[in-house]
Amino acid sequence: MEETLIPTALCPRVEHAFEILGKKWTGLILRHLMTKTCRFNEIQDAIPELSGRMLTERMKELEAEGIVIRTVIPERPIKIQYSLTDKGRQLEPVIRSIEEWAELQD
Amino acid sequence: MEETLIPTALCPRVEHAFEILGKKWTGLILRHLMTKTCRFNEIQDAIPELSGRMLTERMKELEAEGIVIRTVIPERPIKIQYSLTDKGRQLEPVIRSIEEWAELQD
DNA sequence: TTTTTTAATTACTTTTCGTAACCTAAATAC
DNA sequence: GTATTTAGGTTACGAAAAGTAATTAAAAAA
Repeated sequence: MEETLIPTALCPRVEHAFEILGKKWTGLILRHLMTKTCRFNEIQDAIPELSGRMLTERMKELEAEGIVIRTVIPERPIKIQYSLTDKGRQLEPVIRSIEEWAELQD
Repeated sequence: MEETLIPTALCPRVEHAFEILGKKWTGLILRHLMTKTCRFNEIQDAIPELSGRMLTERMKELEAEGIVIRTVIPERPIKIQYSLTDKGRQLEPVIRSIEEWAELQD
């Protein structure tokens, strides 16, 4: 039997996208960053169940993916600003559509 | 200081949506089910790195969420059909937007 | 001098995930 | 008539990811 059409063929880019968004907290972090540039503690306050350890780890990943930019503010104590890159801002339809789906339920 | 506007207030429905989609494999499984009703092994063949153990677990979760329906086909050996509910089909914009974002990259 | 602040890191525990073996019950092969 | 294959699981076990809590830096404030 010949396979002529593979509707959901495994494209590496698509797989990778689902990998990023398939990690715990990533979606909620990005959702918060959609509204504004945030400091580390602002994100934590917005998502109380997210631990500092996990936030550090996710932000490192998102920075490495080119989705967020990390800026050190040279005050004492030091502060960090996280903001979305263009690539990150392009995720807005994803975040929006998840929110819209969520609002439909029940 | 008074907080008058909470742009990304933690709504339980939205949190829950991100929880479902923030699990490994869920996105790719749903993506495949968007194209057609599938048997267990069809999904596994489509996503080779996904183990049977994980597929069973995810499908149970998605069924419990009311996102997919599991139908037993009484042949021997027994076959199972998985298809999306309305709630599941409403996730199409989410899956589409992730795919579209992925295609933009690099 | 002690406490506070911000953004991490480290050690340790609990969940989740991956791998491989096994199960059922009928159909087919040898 | 024993052995193998099939579909869709389950189970046991080890590895990886995530949660919890204590600790760090360096300077400012109490």
